[in-house]
Amino acid sequence: MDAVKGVKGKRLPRAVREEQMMDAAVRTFARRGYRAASMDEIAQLAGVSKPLVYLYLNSKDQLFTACIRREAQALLATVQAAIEPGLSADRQLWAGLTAFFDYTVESPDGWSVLHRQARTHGEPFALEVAAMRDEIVAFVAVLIQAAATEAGAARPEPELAERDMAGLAQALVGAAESLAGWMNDAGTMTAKEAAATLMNFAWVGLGNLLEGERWSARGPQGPAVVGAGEF
Amino acid sequence: MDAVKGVKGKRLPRAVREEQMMDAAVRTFARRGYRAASMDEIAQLAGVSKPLVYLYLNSKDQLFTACIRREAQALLATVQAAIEPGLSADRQLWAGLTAFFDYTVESPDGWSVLHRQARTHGEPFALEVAAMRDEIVAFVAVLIQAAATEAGAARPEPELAERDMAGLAQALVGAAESLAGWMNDAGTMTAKEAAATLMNFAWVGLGNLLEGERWSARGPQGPAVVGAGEF
Amino acid sequence: MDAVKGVKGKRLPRAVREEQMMDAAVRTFARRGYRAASMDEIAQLAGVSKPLVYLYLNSKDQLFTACIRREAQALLATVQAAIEPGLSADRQLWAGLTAFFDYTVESPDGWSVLHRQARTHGEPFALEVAAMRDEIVAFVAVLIQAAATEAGAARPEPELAERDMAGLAQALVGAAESLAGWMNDAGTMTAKEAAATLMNFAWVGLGNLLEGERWSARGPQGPAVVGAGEF
Amino acid sequence: MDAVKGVKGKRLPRAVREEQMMDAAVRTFARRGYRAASMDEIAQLAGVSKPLVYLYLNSKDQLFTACIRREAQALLATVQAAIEPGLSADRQLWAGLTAFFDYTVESPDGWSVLHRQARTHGEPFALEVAAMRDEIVAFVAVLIQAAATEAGAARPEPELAERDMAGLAQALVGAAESLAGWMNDAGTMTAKEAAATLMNFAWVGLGNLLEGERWSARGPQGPAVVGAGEF
DNA sequence: GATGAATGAGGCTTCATTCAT
DNA sequence: AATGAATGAAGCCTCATTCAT
Repeated sequence: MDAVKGVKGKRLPRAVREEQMMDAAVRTFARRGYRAASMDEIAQLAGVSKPLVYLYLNSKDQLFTACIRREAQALLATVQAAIEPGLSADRQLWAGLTAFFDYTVESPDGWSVLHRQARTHGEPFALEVAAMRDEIVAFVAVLIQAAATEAGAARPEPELAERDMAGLAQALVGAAESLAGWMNDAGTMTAKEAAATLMNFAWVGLGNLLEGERWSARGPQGPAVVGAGEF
Repeated sequence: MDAVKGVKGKRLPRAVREEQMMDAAVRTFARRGYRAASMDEIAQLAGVSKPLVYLYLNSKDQLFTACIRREAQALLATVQAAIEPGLSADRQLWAGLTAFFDYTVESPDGWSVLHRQARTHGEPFALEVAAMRDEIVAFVAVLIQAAATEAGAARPEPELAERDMAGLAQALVGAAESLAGWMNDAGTMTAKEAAATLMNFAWVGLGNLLEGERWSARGPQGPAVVGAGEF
Repeated sequence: MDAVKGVKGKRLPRAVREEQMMDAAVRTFARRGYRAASMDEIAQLAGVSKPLVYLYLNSKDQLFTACIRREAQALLATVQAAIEPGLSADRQLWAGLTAFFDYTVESPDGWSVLHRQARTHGEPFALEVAAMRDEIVAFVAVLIQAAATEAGAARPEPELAERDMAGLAQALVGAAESLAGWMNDAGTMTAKEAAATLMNFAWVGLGNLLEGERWSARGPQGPAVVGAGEF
Repeated sequence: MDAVKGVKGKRLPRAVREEQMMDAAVRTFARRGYRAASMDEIAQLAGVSKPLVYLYLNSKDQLFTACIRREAQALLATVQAAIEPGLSADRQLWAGLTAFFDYTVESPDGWSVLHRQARTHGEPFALEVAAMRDEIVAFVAVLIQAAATEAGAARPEPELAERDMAGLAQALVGAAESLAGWMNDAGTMTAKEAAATLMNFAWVGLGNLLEGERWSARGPQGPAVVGAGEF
């Protein structure tokens, strides 16, 4: 007869309890929003008493912040793990996008906390998540820069200012966020399909896309034609 | 923190008071979020007593819904007014984007209510704004379709499925939303610059962009090269 | 084209307006209770604006009091009109009971205000209606006294103290009130049947009733046997 | 106006606190009526903070309902405990009436909640208490039925329809309620005197009462003459 | 390590009542 | 004779947070 997880009142190490609480908190914040989520509901969902939540996480604010940090870390880690530095810029982007969409599929509550809740409930939280987002945007900008350099080797007159790079990166990240929401809400696409759609959109551009050009994970010089459903 | 308009205690016709209240509400909801905004604060900002707010707008829920509807209407009207049906698809898109970015600049609180608050505070509100966003997305999809048809006259092998169109439209709208946020928060761009950045991104694609291609408001056969700062 | 009653804003003499307001008030108080009834609802039901209600009836308290007085007066008048002083005590009681049950059938809202609402919402109102009820109880006691005197002529040893008379009268009135409620709520009896049931109960007594005795409007020496349905 | 029991701030087990709250609630509802009673006043009278009342009893509605149920249970239990099934119908009635009047004397607030407040503040509450009252009325009807059977042994022509029984029971219960109110308000009678008055009234009938007949707890064949003050 | 008991503060909503025309 | 505009006061309810064990 061993300790069964979930038995009320069972003494568990602090780390385990904290994890349970954060899980409950992320889920509750995602579904209700920061203000509407009550500490009561979170404690109940975590299977502990309210004072214990306060003992470990101090306050609702700090609990929310902890959730944001944990999920931001998880998202960043997922994306970074997917990228192999040696690859070409577009291949790195492809890998990162796929990882990102995967994260939103596998951790919808975490994604909701980061994308929706943290950004709508006051500066302290918004700044927390903005930092992470900026990190991603900056990385995308670097990728674009890298691609420009790669292209520049062949024909050296790009002239894309810093600010343009930043704008393009913002656009690309926003497109990804929007597609992620659509994909998860409407259920019309898999993560890979979303990534493919976005690569085509971003890399080739609508104008050229309509002319028959396609981006392919196998490289621009490959067999080329790739619909959203093929990779 | 003070009454926006009108001497306290002055009797005004209902329509005027309602407008004042909605203005105050949009501003408060945008800054605090739905839950954190208090009816007290809204009433005070509108320069009236709380009961009057209830007399005219019934409840916090209905007040928020009214705000969403008013702002959604305003955004839609702005965008639709900017589009001239006779133009080519890319010119229509350009016009619509410019109008959209203009709206976000001129009515940042309204945009915050639509983009951030309404989508994070429960189904009834989210659905309200989702309907409007879907309308826009659908219109963008139609534009892409039209562009495909235009292109198809020259080279008849369209091959973009409905779903791909929808996905591209979602991506484009998301990119615009993201750029709007960045533009307003960081103050790095004007509405026109944002629209130009996005047209380049979307129409030409990163890959070709880096090869020196550019989209131009004067049409694809024009002098062509247009940085984000020129039109 | 004459003045049509109910046309909004039509100028009517004060007496008419007051009657409309009191009608609306009685109905609203009966259905909602004193506290739950709102002046708004009453004014709307009366087809006038709230300030007019205040102009004519001063306050919610006074309006309620006015309702109580009007209905108490109506009930008393109805009962008193039914009684012919020359009759024997039991015949007078029969007439009064019939009139009382009729009133509760024809003016259920008035009866509710008197019997339920006025007695449950604080002393000032309760006293108002208690005065009327006491008047009725006292009259019933007089009838019993009269009957005792009639009986005493034959066999002079009644010995019913004042207090006993009063208690019996209270019991009789309470029985009538209870029957009235049952009759109106369950719809199982007409006013006449209720009166007959009560006369049998009160005059003959359960014990003797079960032995076959009956009271009859035609007098105790009549054919005697009268079920609740016959008179 | 002060805490009834317990030092303020003392931690007590839930069951005890709930009892205190219900006591305070019954008292407040009885004196003020459902609507006019404020949760603030109830909490203060119970010597606790308002949130604790909500934590334990959920809402004003549910608190009122709980009060009604508790008092209805108490009344029913008191009456049922007083009745010995083996006795004759009239003796059972006598016992039940005495117990009923005792309850109204000892728990005037409870009686007020049941008889006045619960029946005047909307269906949900009225139905709650109507169920209990109907139970009592039905029991009284059974007693009358039993008495009829007893009487029928001697002279077999019952002839009292179901509906007549029900009407008589309603009348009897109403008479008891009215006497209870008079007894408690005017203070002119004890519970036993009220019960005796009612037994005479109900069992013997006014007509016969005035002829000198009396009901007696010692049985119909006993020395018989019993005034309201003797037993 | 863990919890039952308890509350101060604040938000939504309603209502009787008045003012100015 | 009549009303549209407006509010002070008060009530129900919830919640983050703490205390004592």
